[in-house]
Amino acid sequence: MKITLKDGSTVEYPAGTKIIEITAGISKGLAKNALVAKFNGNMVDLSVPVEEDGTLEIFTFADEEGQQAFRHTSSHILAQAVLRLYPGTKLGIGPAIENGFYYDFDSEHKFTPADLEKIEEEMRKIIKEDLPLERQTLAREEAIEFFSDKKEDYKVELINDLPEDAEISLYKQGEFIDLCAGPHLPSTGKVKAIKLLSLAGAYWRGSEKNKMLQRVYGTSFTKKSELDEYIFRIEEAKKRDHRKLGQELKLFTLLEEGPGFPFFFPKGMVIRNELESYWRLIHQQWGYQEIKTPIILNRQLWERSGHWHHYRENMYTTIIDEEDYAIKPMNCPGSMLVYNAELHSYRDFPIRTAELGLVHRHELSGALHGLMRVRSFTQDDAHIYMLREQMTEEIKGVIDLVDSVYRLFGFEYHVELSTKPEKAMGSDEDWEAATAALEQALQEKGMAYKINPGDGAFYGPKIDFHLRDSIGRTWQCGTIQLDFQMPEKFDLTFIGEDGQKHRPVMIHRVAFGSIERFIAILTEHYAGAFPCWLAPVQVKILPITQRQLGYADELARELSKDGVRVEIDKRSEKIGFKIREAQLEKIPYMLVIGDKEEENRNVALRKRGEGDKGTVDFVEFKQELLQEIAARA
RNA sequence: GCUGAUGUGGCUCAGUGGUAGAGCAGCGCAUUCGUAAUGCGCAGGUCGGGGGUUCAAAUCCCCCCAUCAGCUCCA
Repeated sequence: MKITLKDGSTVEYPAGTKIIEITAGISKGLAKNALVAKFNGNMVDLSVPVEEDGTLEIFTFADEEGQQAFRHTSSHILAQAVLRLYPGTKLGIGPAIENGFYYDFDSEHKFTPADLEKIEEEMRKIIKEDLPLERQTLAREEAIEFFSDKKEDYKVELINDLPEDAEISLYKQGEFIDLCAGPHLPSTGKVKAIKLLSLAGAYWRGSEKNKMLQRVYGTSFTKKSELDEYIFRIEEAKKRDHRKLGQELKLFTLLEEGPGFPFFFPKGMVIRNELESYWRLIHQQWGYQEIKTPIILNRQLWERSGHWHHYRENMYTTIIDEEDYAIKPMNCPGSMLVYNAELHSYRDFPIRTAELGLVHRHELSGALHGLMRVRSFTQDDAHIYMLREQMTEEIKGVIDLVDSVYRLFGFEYHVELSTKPEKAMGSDEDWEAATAALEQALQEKGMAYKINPGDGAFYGPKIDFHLRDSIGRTWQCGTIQLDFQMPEKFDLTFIGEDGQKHRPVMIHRVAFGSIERFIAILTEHYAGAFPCWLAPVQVKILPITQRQLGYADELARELSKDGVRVEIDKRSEKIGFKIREAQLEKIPYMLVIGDKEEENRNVALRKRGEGDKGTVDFVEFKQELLQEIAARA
């Protein structure tokens, strides 16, 4: 029997040799670290005997596949511990997730944080028992009978939903048996460091129509040091939380008086305004025209656009002079009214109208999250009206614009293509044409993308840009939506070459997504240490004694004259204290001035992240600073 | 919206049935100081809101609101 390894080499073994034995033949170290394997494309346990020629790949904790199995086995240990401590608990599902695992339980007992410690202790016992995991397969009927006997209703439901031809496998470790496709680690003893992290409710199968189960989250590693490092990273990430930094740096606040409706402080407004002027600059460069449309528009408009029917539960409404009005949840209808306010020629196309539009959407109270999920936010919206032939070019243009924005901030992102949802307007042909245009643009750009079937907007398919933030969460920011429906609904026309009226198509798109969310992401991305061009205060002047106040004023005037945001700490505090405060405020540059500096007309410079830079010439400093700001470096 | 937890001065938190506390911030006075916290003093809270139990409620019970974690949803 011939086995081909990952590096292309082959080894010979008699049929029936177990993978773990083959692994040991390759390297003792690999056998020790091996967790699961892939044989001829199928993920398998190490204990599986090999009966035929094939390719073999061995995974350790360094591999995605190895971590998956490791966490998956961890979740079985969790379930086993819970069943030992709370007999009668029914099991939901217990998969591995990024950075850990969870298991859902249906139990009379309401788990508390204190219980987590007890469960964790039991889990350690199970690990110490080093129980081997054994796989067995059952016929569908047998499996259903088996889990029915154990009153595991959820497992029975899962089995019933498995496809006809699916092999039904069970994994057994000690007294614990669970329905599971696998693969798993050879034994529970492989899991060295484990920690339960949190407790939460979760609907069975993710549907709010179903019963809410109790979900226990945890993580596990091969070494205690890795676990400690992970916990340290979580703590670090918490320090970057934009809600915490937003308060500490006095950027914004959320008050009970307006849940989900953020208030911006002067320092937060500086960041907003800087982002907006950058936005205006690039939109001018990319050939957009800015407009502004009203926040409240009448019911007929929203009926016409379809929002009144398709988006009703998210809209705030009001009554004016006994007529129904809605506060806009999107900017497109307003934009189309602007389009329709005059006649258009095919020569005008593409027409790119942009709007920083304040929209309101009723989000579920439990979904609100700082500036990331709010009920009122400003979209950096744009609507592009064009000919069908211009679609691909325009989409590519938007992709480039969005890319240049994200690159400026050094963000990683990936794109997803969402297709026709169940609740959709328009013909299948239009949807196909629109989806094809988006795909073509992505392919011509050579971009990798994931497809989200059924996740499009009700009026058209879309490309979404997902940013990766500092904690590794992804946030949808930019989106490009292609729309054949709204131009129809609003009877948008243009005069073609033939002198006849024709129907344009339109693109809806955002780059930042929402200014509010983007500020939140930036705050976490930079951990509050904004690049100089965005920093609310760019320079803080720290006089050592009151004698230098005059010189300080002089320097401040010199800087603010050229648009630099500068503050002077005039308090009669010691210099160490002033530096400490400026440091906590994450101010990019501090100018320390004492008698010496005033006498020589220079400054002692302190740079954020670098500390004391010594004495520098003020004029030179100012020039470099202005350059840095202008470059948005 | 659902499940669970939390809510005490601007901020961080102590206080579990018997007179509301601390540190930081603020204000005043003193200090004029060389690279991450100078000292002293003063003010500041109907304990998220409403109702109830009790001689007495921040503390016990009920309802509501908000926040946090997760689910669902999403820019």
